[in-house]
Amino acid sequence: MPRPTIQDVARAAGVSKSTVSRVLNGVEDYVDANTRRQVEKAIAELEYRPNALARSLITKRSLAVGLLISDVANAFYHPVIHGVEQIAIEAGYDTFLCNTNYEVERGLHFIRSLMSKNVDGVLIMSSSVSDEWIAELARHNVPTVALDWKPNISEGPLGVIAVDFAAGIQQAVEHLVNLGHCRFVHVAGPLNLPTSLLRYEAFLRALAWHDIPAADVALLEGNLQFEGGQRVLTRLLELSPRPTAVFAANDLTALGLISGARERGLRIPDDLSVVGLDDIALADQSSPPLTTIRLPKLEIGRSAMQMLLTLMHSDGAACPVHEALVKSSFVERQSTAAPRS
Amino acid sequence: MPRPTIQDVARAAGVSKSTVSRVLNGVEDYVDANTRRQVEKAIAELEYRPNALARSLITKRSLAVGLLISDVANAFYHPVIHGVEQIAIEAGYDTFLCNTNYEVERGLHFIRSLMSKNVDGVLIMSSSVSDEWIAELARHNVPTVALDWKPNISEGPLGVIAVDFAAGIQQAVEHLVNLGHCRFVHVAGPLNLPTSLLRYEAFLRALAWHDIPAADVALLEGNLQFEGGQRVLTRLLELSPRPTAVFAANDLTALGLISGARERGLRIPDDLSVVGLDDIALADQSSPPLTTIRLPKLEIGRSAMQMLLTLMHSDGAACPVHEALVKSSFVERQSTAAPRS
DNA sequence: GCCTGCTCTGGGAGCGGTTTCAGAAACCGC
DNA sequence: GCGGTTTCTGAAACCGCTCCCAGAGCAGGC
Repeated sequence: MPRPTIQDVARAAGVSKSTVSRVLNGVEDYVDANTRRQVEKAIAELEYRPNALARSLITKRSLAVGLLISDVANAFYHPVIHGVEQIAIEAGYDTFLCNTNYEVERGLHFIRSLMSKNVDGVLIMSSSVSDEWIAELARHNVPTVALDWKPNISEGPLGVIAVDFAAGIQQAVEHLVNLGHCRFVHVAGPLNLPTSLLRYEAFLRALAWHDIPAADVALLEGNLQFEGGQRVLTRLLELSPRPTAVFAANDLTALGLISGARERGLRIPDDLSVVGLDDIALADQSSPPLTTIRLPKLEIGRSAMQMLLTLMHSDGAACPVHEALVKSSFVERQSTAAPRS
Repeated sequence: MPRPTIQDVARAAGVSKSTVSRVLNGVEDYVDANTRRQVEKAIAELEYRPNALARSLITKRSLAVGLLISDVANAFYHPVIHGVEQIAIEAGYDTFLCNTNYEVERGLHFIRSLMSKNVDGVLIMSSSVSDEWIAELARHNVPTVALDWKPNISEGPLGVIAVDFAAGIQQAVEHLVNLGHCRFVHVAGPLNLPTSLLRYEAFLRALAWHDIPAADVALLEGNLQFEGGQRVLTRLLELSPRPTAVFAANDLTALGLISGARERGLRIPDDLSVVGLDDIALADQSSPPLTTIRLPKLEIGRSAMQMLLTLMHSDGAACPVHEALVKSSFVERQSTAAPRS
């Protein structure tokens, strides 16, 4: 048998559906205590649960938000997801998690799908973002919060969680320089992503501060994934002169590099010092435990969702782009050491 | 401005909304080639996208399914999720991923939420399932596929992906016995879960086959998570006589055991042989690489979604519970060795 | 006794789509 | 030229809910 509707409840309680709706939404609205009890009884007996679709069709709010990430398998996202869910559940929102699989096209597909489902807001945590996504959302006035993305758009209910990589990178560089390293390589994320360049530049700036010229810093392109790190190690070994320290755009890449190094018989950190970025849960379980730059992942998720809530509730009021800044910090473990020579 | 509706498109194209609806659904329905072109033009110009809510309110299908898992951070689920998504996207379905966080209550919350959103089906991959969930779904006739769960319910559109643990466990036991082990311990999942007992019993059976009595097999309870493995190691060390080989209910537990062992200065595999179950991606990156029993995770995801599609399409036809069996297999790595004595 | 105001309830329009039904127009064979 | 198909289109009902509006009943003030 099909689910009971509000009409069925009304019939069972001997009232009109308007009245049922009133007790359902339980606002400060006149409804007699007796009637209320009757309706509640009918609801319980029929195990009635309102149809969220019909409801949000008319109210224009779905109590749901979309969360776009690159890939669930990327451990960086796990605390982020938890953070988002903590705040979301607390506020009565559901989250739709979407794996873009690092593909811009697929992300767009999800954004359209989410919009057609009338989500109240969207969180974009995927590393490969496209301006087109944001534009599509802004055009239709969907509150949006993006992680680590400088939007070209200034209109629309848009928030940004900016990451201050500089502080952590600065400390990491200091650590490496103190150990005696002078030939560096950075394994970046896809170079078409603004964030990839930002991290690279922050690295260069920190090195320049220690009088190490950009010419002594090689740049290789990875894909932010484990196997990308494994693959790129081959190219790293072909560099001449051979770098003694590598800074990877994220921990997954760093762990891939370590794995690739082990396969080729290299010893970490003796033959090569490796620094990651993110501080995923695996980082201190790997061998050797990974020296890395920590991002406050849970906080990123929490404050992103918090910001989205603000955006969604202050609706209409054309506000400037919201922005929050989160800090990075350095974590020393055992994947870095003084160079051998 | 708000999203355009079908009415706007109709106006722009100079037709009625019935006609727009017809070209939208593009079925074998009479609509003049010229009118069709005009409507399509209007759709493109307005960037019209149908409201999925309104649509599914009347059609009773949402082209969406729910996917319940215990925790995104559990790597076992990553290939499963990928598998589900592969098939789902192909068939035009969206998936709503829900983290039950190993909590039965939270799972029920999600199931209700999914049902109120009119999902067409639900996949239950969460390890902590409750019969109440399945009952709730069955009562409302929602097609459901569960992983590794013997349902008490025989009515309703229900499918089950059963895992044949026996084969893999058998091989693992053979491996351990051949190495010379004779004192075993099993670290199970929560003992209120049927699947925990099934794995334990399969382990006992395999050992009995080699004339090892159940009395020589200790049982400890974990929680299927990493830190559960770490914690339980303390209790493992208190066992007397000290076991030489441990079989964990899943890889996460096994890795937690290894981590706990390292902290206490134990050497794996010399002081203790460890066998996991799942073969998650981490398993061959850990140190030492984990000997484990592989589950075909991608296939589990794919065939679960495939089965769900079948269930959803053969709607109404009261069929018996569908069932598919997937096999497990043994993977030897370096966390097992002959006992020292 | 009448008006005002407050409390409570039901009717009904409408959210944005789909689908049934009926009717208009064109075509066809005789 | 006329009945009968076939092709095309629009009107209207409906999905399950919310919410506006009007009205009923009752208390209180004059």
